[in-house]
Amino acid sequence: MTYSPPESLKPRKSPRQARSKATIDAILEATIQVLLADGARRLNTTRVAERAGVSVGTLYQYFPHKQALLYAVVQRYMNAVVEAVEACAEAYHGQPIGEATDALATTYIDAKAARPEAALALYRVSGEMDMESLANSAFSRMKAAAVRLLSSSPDAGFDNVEEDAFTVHSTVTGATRVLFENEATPEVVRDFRTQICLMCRAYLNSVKRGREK
Amino acid sequence: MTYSPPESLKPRKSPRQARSKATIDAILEATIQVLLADGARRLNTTRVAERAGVSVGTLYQYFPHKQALLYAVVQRYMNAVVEAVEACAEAYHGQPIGEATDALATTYIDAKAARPEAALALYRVSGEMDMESLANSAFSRMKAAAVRLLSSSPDAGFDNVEEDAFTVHSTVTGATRVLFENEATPEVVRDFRTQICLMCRAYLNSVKRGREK
Amino acid sequence: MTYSPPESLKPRKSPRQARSKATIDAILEATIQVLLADGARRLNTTRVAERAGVSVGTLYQYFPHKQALLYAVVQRYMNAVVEAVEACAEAYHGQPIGEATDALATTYIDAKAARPEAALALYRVSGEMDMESLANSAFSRMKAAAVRLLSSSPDAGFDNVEEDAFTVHSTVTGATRVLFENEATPEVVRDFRTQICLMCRAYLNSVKRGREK
Amino acid sequence: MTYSPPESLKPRKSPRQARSKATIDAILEATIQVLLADGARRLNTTRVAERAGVSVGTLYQYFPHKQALLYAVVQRYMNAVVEAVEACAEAYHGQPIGEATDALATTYIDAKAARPEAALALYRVSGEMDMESLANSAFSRMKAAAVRLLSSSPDAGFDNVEEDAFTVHSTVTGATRVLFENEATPEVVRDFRTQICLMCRAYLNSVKRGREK
DNA sequence: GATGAATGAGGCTTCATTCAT
DNA sequence: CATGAATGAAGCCTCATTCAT
Repeated sequence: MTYSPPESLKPRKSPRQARSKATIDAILEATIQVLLADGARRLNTTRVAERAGVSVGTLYQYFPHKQALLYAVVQRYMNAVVEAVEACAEAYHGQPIGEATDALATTYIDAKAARPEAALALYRVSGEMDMESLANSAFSRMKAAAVRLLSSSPDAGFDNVEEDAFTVHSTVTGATRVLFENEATPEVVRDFRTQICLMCRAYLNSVKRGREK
Repeated sequence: MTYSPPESLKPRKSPRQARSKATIDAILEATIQVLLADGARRLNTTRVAERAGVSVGTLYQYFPHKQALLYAVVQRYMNAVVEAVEACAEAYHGQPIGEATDALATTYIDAKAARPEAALALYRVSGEMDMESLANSAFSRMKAAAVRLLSSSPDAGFDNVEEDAFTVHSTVTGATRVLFENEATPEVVRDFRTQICLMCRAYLNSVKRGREK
Repeated sequence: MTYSPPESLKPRKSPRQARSKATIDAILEATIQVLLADGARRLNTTRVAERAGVSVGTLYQYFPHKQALLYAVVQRYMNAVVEAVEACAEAYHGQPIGEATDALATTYIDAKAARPEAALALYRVSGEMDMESLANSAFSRMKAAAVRLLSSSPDAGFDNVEEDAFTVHSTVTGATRVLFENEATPEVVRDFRTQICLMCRAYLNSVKRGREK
Repeated sequence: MTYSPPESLKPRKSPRQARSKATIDAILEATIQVLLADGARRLNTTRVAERAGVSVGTLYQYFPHKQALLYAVVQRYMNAVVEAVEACAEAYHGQPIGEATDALATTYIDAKAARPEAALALYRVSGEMDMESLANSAFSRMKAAAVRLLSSSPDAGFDNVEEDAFTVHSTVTGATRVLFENEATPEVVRDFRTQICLMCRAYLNSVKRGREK
């Protein structure tokens, strides 16, 4: 994500040696594990370090404080999702609106489904105030991508692309959240994907038809 | 809510006297205030008591521990929302599917919009593990209400009401969450409501049409 | 001391009950004890609390952090010394310079000698940056008192009272510090007092004579 | 300084090579810098190493632990001062008491004034217990030099040289400390020097006269 | 020798909870 | 019943020191 985090939340040092990189990965991964196993309230730096197989001191070499760690975890994850969505928007630029929307929703849901436990884990910390800026930034970028995509569609022409993109995007992300918070099985996810696509298409058609009248 | 909470989460004593009732209300309200002003991480019993204008000791007269307090806050709030939705489902039983769905979505959104800050505040604690059961219970009850309503509709007849109800309900609740987390203005909420209704109708029509083929 | 400390260094709450007052006194006293027994480097809040016979939590009820505690200890002590000196300056206002100076120096030295171990203990923390403002404030007030006293003397008339007051005051306080850091016995203190008075008188006479030429 | 430090505080290896010498100098200098910039409480080996442009590992090649580092810094500095004072005492051996005392005080003050920031920095660590032995040793040596000097003076003949030397020396060192802790400007230092000399002379004359009676 | 990543004991501080008044 | 002082376990974070590279 290009969005630059507040100074205080930045990681402490960049990994110069390969060892460091591995350590950082282990710590980030451990954070997710602990989040899943113990919940947000029981997440503490000692436990994370333990699970990562390093000492607390090491953790603090890379993250100036707990919040920065959580921030990094969420950022890394969201970044992957946002980038997938942006790439998709790019790829489907100018395509018919139906296909485009399906692709966008599918991309988003699949990006989350790639690691359903991670999705769940991260929803658990998203309540932290410091995460709000991150979530907002991610949301904005994805909505912007949606706007670009919808605008580029040949068969479109919306009265209010911004608003419709917001509605569609809220719907997709919001419903997906509910889905993963309920620990959906792969099959449920599959069906859900189909239905969300259907819903978005139906909505956009409705909007269009409304305009045509 | 009929759902019976684990023994340990029940409030300590029933408010038999008016004074108790007022104190409890003050405490619950203060919890929301603190949540909004300081975030979930800085929410502590002392601060809540202070804000409520009582001593910590008094707080502990009514709630055996912090979790019980949070539980009560969330429960009371969710209960109101769920009951509104259930009443709506009851009221629209047997009505045409379009009107019914509109009513359900509108009821839900308006219930949340009654106190948008409260909605935001409670989303902030929802990450706590202990709230999950509550959220799940509320979700189930509302979904059940939706199922009943959809099933009763004369012009319906779904292949899979359960699934469709889940999709619609996830969509409404999920998108609404996104909305309030973005601290929407009343106007935005109004437009959003219209669009969500449109979306649900479009989706259900799609589903029906799909079946008719 | 009227000097108002930076917000962050203020004690947390004022004692409303008698119990609190006793607790605070015990903590402040314990701080001096620990300082003497273990030195500044080994002074930690746990040890202080232990020695005071209270829990750490209690300590933090009254002092927001370690620095505030140290600040309070030093402040209370310095205040006593400064007030004694100011009272003395007041009492000897207009008296012959020799008596006045003797009184001032004696007052200062005796104020320190009242609790020689406390004097030593506090010199040990005075290096902390946060104490500098306190020390400066105390120094200023005492120098000002010295200036007032010297100026009021009938047989005086200095070219540069400010400067002479500074020199005399630096000398008295500085030499006294050296004295107590060397853990002087009462007899040594007595002799020292005599000699410092002699020195100040001699110096001020010198200065006067210099001017008369 | 001839005083032999406790085994554990000795630097780890003798600087046989020029490079080592340079490194050690850089580290010692960096210590002073950090002390001035961040205060004693924030002085840590990493920061010192960083400022010195070496790694922590290297720092530990030369100093077995932090205390040894601090010890070395203070020792080197004090040694310079003490040696200057001793040399002065030697040079003025047998000279008239006035000149001798002036020279001694001037030498001491100038030695400190050579690096006023260093003087300030070192006063900041002097609270550490481990420095006390060093300070005491320096004090003793300088007082001894003063005793020798005063005793050698042809026009002297004190009842109690030891005591008078102590008083004079306490005064000079103590007042000088106050001076540099107040971050005096060069001009202030100059005036101060004059006045301190005046004071010492006046005092010693007094003492003599007292005896003559 | 030099480096800097890793360690973990130890210090600081918070806050849920109790209980004497 | 209400109060709020006291408790202490538990979490956060720092930093002296070591050691593999």
